[in-house]
Amino acid sequence: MGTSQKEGLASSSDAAPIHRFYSRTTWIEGAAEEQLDLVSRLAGVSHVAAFPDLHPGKYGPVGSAILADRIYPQLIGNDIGCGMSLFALDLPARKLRLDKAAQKIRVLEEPWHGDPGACLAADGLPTDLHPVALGTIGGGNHFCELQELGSLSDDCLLAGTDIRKGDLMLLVHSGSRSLGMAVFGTVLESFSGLDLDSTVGRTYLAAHNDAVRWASLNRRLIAERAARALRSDLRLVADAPHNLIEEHDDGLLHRKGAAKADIPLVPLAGSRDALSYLLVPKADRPEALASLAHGSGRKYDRRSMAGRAGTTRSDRDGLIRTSFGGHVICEDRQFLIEEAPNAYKDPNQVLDDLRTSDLAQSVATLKPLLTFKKAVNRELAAARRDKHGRLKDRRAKR
DNA sequence: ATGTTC
Repeated sequence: MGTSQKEGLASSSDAAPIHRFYSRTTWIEGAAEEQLDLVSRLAGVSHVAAFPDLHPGKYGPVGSAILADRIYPQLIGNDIGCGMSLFALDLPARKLRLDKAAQKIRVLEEPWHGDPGACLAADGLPTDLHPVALGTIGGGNHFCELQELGSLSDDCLLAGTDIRKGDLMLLVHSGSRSLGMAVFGTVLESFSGLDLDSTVGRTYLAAHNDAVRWASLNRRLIAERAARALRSDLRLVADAPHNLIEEHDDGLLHRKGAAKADIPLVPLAGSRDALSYLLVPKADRPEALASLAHGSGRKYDRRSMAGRAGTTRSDRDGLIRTSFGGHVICEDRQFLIEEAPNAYKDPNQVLDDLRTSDLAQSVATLKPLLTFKKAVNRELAAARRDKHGRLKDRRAKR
């Protein structure tokens, strides 16, 4: 927990109710519970929902939804609009050559060469809104994953959709890149919250809303780039942001790593070596604040992963393969280790908690075939070579 | 999370 939050956040004596949608045996870090208690005491907070993927964040617990009478930008942080978008490909799994697809999807390592102005305008955004990063995935836990849809025992729910067992899907996890960071940078010290009726509050929320739409467009462009490389059409199945503020009748709803669930279908991402799930949220659970878990949730923070994954050569080699016979494309070894599957909780426990809490039904499994995370930035690599006359060896720094 | 960490 940052000291800045303890010092800077206004707190009231009476805490808002916290609804926890996980069992007593679910693994939740103590620091996350402390953050949950802290946000429940923030001035103007009326309700908090906590999901089984809960884990500590920089300013607040990731995996929570918070209803307040004012705007708390630091609860959302820099990746405004980050989320998961799921697309169905018009390409049957039986026609897929995984090794060839792995080469084709590398188109995502290049900058996007489309027409940003036209895409931004078509989505009602200013044509000059941060075009430079559009169509790119970014780093950290962001990815573009090719998956095969599998059915569950209850086929009735799938029958209500236009997706079927064996369909190839693209799940894109990305956000607003450096745009959201710039927007957050304008209100960094707003620890006591912003009034919606103030100029700074309105200005922030307008810029935030643009970043949310920019992030959604970004995920679609990433999927379109991948689909084009695979010579396939695609259609949107779900667009589920999990890091944003929404104006609701009863207040400002902050989702911090909690998926927007007032939509028909919500993807629940597993780690790259676990199944993801497609969920149908239950509509009649107001205490869940129209939200759901957004994934497995981290078990270990990034810094502590150095000794937990990639310590031996065979372990490192294993990081680019999955137990489903799939591949991981990520040339940044740091990311491979920080985002190793064992950095995450068991998505099946998260799913169990959501079902036990009666928040959602699962309608399909999503098996990872190809996970594109990040390729080496060639320009940056070249710059480093020029400066040092050789490639930096990260190991030498330790 | 981030044209990051010279």
